[in-house]
Amino acid sequence: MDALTSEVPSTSSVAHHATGSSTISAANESIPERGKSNSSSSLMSRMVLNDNKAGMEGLDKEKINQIIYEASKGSKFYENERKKEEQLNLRIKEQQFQMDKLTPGKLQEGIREADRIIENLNQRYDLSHTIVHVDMDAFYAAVEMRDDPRLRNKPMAVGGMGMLSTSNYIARRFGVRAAMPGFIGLKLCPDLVMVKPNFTKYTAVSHLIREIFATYDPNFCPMSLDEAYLDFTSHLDWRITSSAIDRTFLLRPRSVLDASNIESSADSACVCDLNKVLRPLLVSSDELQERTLSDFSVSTVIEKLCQNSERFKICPECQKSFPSFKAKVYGVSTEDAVLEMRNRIEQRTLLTASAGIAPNTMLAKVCSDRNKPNGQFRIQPSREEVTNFVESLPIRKISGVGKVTEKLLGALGVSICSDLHLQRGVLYHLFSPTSFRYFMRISLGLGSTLIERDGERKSMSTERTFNELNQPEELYEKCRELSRALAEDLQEDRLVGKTVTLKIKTVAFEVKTRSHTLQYDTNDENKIFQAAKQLLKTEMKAEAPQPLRLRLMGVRMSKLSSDSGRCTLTSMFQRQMEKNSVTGTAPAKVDVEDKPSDRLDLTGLAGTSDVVEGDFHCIESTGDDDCAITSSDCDMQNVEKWDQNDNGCSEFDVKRLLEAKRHTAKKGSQGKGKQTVSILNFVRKADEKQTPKVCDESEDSSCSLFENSKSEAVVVIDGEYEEAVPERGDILFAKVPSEAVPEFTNEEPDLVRCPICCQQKRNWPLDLFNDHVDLCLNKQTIKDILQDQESQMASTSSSTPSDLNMTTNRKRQKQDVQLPSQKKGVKRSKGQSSLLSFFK
DNA sequence: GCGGATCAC
DNA sequence: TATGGTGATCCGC
Repeated sequence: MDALTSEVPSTSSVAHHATGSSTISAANESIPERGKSNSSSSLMSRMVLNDNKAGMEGLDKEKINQIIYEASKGSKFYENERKKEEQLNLRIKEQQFQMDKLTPGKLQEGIREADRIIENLNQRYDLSHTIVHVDMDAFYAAVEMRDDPRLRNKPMAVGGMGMLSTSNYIARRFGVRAAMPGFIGLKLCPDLVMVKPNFTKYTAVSHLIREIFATYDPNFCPMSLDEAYLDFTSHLDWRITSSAIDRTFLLRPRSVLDASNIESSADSACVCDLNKVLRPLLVSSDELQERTLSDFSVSTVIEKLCQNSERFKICPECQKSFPSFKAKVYGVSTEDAVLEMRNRIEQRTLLTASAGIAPNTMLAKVCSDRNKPNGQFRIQPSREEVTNFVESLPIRKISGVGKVTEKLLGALGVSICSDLHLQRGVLYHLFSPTSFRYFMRISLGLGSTLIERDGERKSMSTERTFNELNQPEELYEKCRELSRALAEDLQEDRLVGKTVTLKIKTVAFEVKTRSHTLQYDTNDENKIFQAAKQLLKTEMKAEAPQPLRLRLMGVRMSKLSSDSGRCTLTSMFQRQMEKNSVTGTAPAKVDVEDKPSDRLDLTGLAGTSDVVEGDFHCIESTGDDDCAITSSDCDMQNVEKWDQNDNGCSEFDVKRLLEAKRHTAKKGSQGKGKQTVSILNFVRKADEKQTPKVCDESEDSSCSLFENSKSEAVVVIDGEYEEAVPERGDILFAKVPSEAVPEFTNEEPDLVRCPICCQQKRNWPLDLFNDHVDLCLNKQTIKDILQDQESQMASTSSSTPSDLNMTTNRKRQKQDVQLPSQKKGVKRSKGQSSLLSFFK
C-alpha cells in the first residue's frame, strides 16, 4: 500500500534527520563509513542494493553498489530511474515545505487528534488470536537445489539474464537477490549459476505444503506459492485435548532426506513421506488404540512395533523397506505446533520453511523473517511484548512500507516504528487519513487478526516485454495477441469485465496506462481487442509523426463479474427458444456475447446459411483491402473506404458510418433499405404481422432490438466504437430480408411476453415491460445465488480448502494494512428489490 | 472514471 | 545485449 502520494511535507524540527535531498545511496544508513559523500555522483536510493532480506546482513554494500552502478549507468533504465528519483526528491521538498508551515499550535492539534485516533485503535487491541506466517526458504532456488545436487554448494539463482526470481543463500552473500537482473548478478558473482524457473514443479510443491497447512487451518490464506497466513487459534485449542498419538509424527533424519532425493539403486529404501504412508497405518493399529498413552510411551510403542512387526517394514506405496526414522511426539504448545508443521513440511518436500508467530498478521510476517532460514520466532501475546518488539523495528520491515515510503518517512526523521509515534503530530498533517491510520497501527503493533480467503478478483491482465516494436502493424499484432490471451484467461475463469486498460512502456521505460469502460461486460477477444486497439491508436497518434517505440505492452480487464449463471438477454432468449421450440415460436435470437465474431447465422431461417444478397445491403468484412461499403441506397457518401491498418485487417471508421447514418435519417429518405444502417453480428427479423413492439435495451445497451419503419425487427449493435468497429467476418446491414423471417405463429399481435418468466400481457407498455424484465433477471440471479450458496454450504464442511485446486500460479493477494475490507457481494443491478419482495 | 505511483511476491 | 508479470490499492483530478 502506498497512500503517500501527494501533499507530504516534513518538519524542520527533524531536518537534521532528513536524508531528503538526492545526495547519496540511502536505504538504511546505519553503516558508519557512510560519511563519504557521493563520489560516484548519483547513487540513487532506488538503485542501490536492497538488503532488506534474510541472508543479506553485513554485506559490503559500498562495493556492491558500485558494481551495480557501473553495470547500470548510462542505460535507458538507469536514466528513467534517475528521473523517478528526482521526482521523489521534489516530493520530499514539498513535504519539507509543508512541514515548515506547521505552527506549534497546528502540531499540538495534530498530536491531540493523533492521540484520539490511537485511543480508538487501542480499543481494538486483540491478543486472542495466534497467527502464523509461513514462508518457504529461498523457495524456487531450494527446489532446484533439491533436485540437482550439483547446485547445492554453488551460488545460484532462478531466473534469466533479464531478471532473477530467487537466489540461494550462497549467492546472497555476493549481493545477488531476487528482482535483480541476471546480468548484474553475474557481475556481482561471476560464478553464479542461473537456472530457468520451472513453475510446474513449484506449483506441485505448493500443493504439498498447502495440504499440510490445511490440517492446521482449513481457512488458511495463501499469499503466493510459498507463503501463507494461518490462524492457529482453533488448532491450539484442539491440541490441548489431543492425545499424544495425534501429536506424533515420523521423522527421517536429514541425512536420509538428503540421500532420498538422489538417484540410487532399485533396492534402496523407500523415499515416501512416512507421515503419508506409514503414520496412518500406525495410528489405526490396535497397538496404538490406547489413546491415553503418554508422550513417552507412544514413541516406545511405535519403535517396538516397527521393529517387530512385518506390517510396518515395507512401504505399501513403493514396496521398498522403510528407511530409519524416529517418532517424535510434539507438545501442546504453540511453538511445538508450529515446529511440528515445519517438520512435516520438510519431511514431505525436503525443503525447509520458516515461520512467524504473533497475535496478528502484520507482526507474524515480520517474525517469519527473524530466524530465517529454517527457523521460527514468536512474539508472546502480551501488550508489553508487542510494544517491545515494535519499538526498535525499522519501518522498512513492515509489509506495505517500500523504499519510497521509507525515504519519505526518513525525511521526517522516522526510521523505526517508535518514531511514528514520536512524529505523530507531523504525520497527522502531512499524510492522508488512511496513511496516518496505517502508521499509527504499525506503531502500536496492530494488525489483522482475521485470516480471510481472498474475495472476488478485481482485475485480470496480460503483459509482455519484448524487443523494441514501433511499426503499427507489429504493435497491433502484439495488441491482438495480448487481447486473445486475456480473453482466454477470462473465459477460463468464466469472468467478464467492463473496463479495458492498455498498458505501454516506452523504450525509455516510461509507463502509461489508458483505459476505456465499455457499456457492457465482455470476455470476447474481438471486443477486447477493438477497445485496446483504439487506445493504442490514440497513443500512436499522439506520438506522430514519430513512431511509438515500445518495449512492453499489456491489456487488463477490470470491473469484473462472474459469467456463470449470468442472466444476459442472450441466455434468456436462448432459454426461451428452447422452451418454444416445441410450439414453434422463435423469438429473436440475440447472440452477442457468445459468438460475437461468428457470421450471420441464417441457418433455419430462410433455409440457407449463406449471406443473402440482393435485397440485403450487406457487406461482409473480409479484411481485404478492397472491402468497401456498397450499400446501394443508403447515403453512405461520407463513409470512406477502410483504412488499411492492423496487419492487413481493415479498420473501419465508425464515426463516419454513424455520421452517415444520421445523415440518412435526417434526409428522411424512405426508399428501400434506407432506413437503417446497422452494424451487427447477428440479426433476425420478425414477421410483418408479428412485429414485436419491442424496443428492448437490455443490460447490454449497445445491443438494441427495435422496429424500423418497415416493421422489421432489427438488432443493432452500434453503441460505441469498440463494439462498432467491424471485424473480419462481421456483416454490415442496411436492411433485413423479409424472407428470412421466423414465424411467430403462436402469438397474438399485441401480446408481449416476458422471455424469462413467460408472463404475457397485451399491449404491455415498453417501460413497464422493461422494468418487469429487469426484475425477472434479478429474480433469476437471486435464485442462482441462493442455489450456489446452498451447494456451497453443503460442501463447506469439507476441511480441504478449495484453493488447493490451484490451476495457475496467478494469485490474488490481500494486505492486512488496508481499510476494512469491503466484501463484495454479488453484483446488484439497478432497481433490484429486496429478497422478500421476490419471494413473498 | 482515469492515470500515475507504490507495493508485494 | 541485457532491468519481469500479476494483482491490488490509494490519491488527485
